[in-house]
Amino acid sequence: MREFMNITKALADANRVRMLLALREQELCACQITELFGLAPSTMSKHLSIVYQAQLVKTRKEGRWVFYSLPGKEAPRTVRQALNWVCDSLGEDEQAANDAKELKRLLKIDPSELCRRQCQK
Amino acid sequence: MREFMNITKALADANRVRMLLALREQELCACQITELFGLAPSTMSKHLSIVYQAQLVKTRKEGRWVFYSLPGKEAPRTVRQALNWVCDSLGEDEQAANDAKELKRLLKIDPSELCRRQCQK
DNA sequence: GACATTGTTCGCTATGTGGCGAATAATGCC
DNA sequence: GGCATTATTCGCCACATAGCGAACAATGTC
Repeated sequence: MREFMNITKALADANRVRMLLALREQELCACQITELFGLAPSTMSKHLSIVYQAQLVKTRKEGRWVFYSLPGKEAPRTVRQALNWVCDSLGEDEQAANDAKELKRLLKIDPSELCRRQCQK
Repeated sequence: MREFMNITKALADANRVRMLLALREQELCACQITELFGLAPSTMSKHLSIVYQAQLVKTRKEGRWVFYSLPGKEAPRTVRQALNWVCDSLGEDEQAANDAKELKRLLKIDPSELCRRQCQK
């Protein structure tokens, strides 16, 4: 029950759900996700730790960079079902589509440039 | 997105999830659900309105009594998937099993008796 | 080692949410 | 109509959570 509630609580915030949808196509580093939603890095970091605790994402560290991605077959059944549910329900979502468009733009920019922007604020 | 978030927020509370699981086998009136969880009627009423808004339950009114039950095929796809996910994930849950046992006991009691109890508090 | 870069943790504030009891429907019974 | 019963709404309080900036940790570069 506790693990299940970790998942439902993680999904109970629109920004976190949008994050998961953004990760459908490719892994993203923290600064890319932060830039996509226009929130403070510290805020996004907390969101990421919540979805990570719920096992809805996995991480890969590469030097100073941390990449987040959706888990595959190795994830618990409940987690896989949750992710399928989210993607299935919001596959056509307008907000998600806008995010995808914006993300496409961001992916052309060097991640370091994104970090520099965030540091200036 | 809004409708989807209504569902995830509704599922982000353990009492509400337990409610849904309790409704798997049969419909229940508000006072039975209230008694099952030992919360104040006003509290349970709010929980019920939240899951109702999310379309996770439907209601049937019979005189002064209001019966809650899980929706069937007529429910939106996203709702059906959510309910399947909950039931599938927590089918073996210990808390849910305890609730089911307690519920069995409650079903033998006249609902009016339950209301009387709650009024006394 | 000193510095820059990337992320996270900490401390704080504002808002949201779960809980209760009291008051208010809404229905049925006398 | 008057009263009892069932459920909901309202007003309140306590706690949880999303947000930020500042401080800190961790890694890479010079």
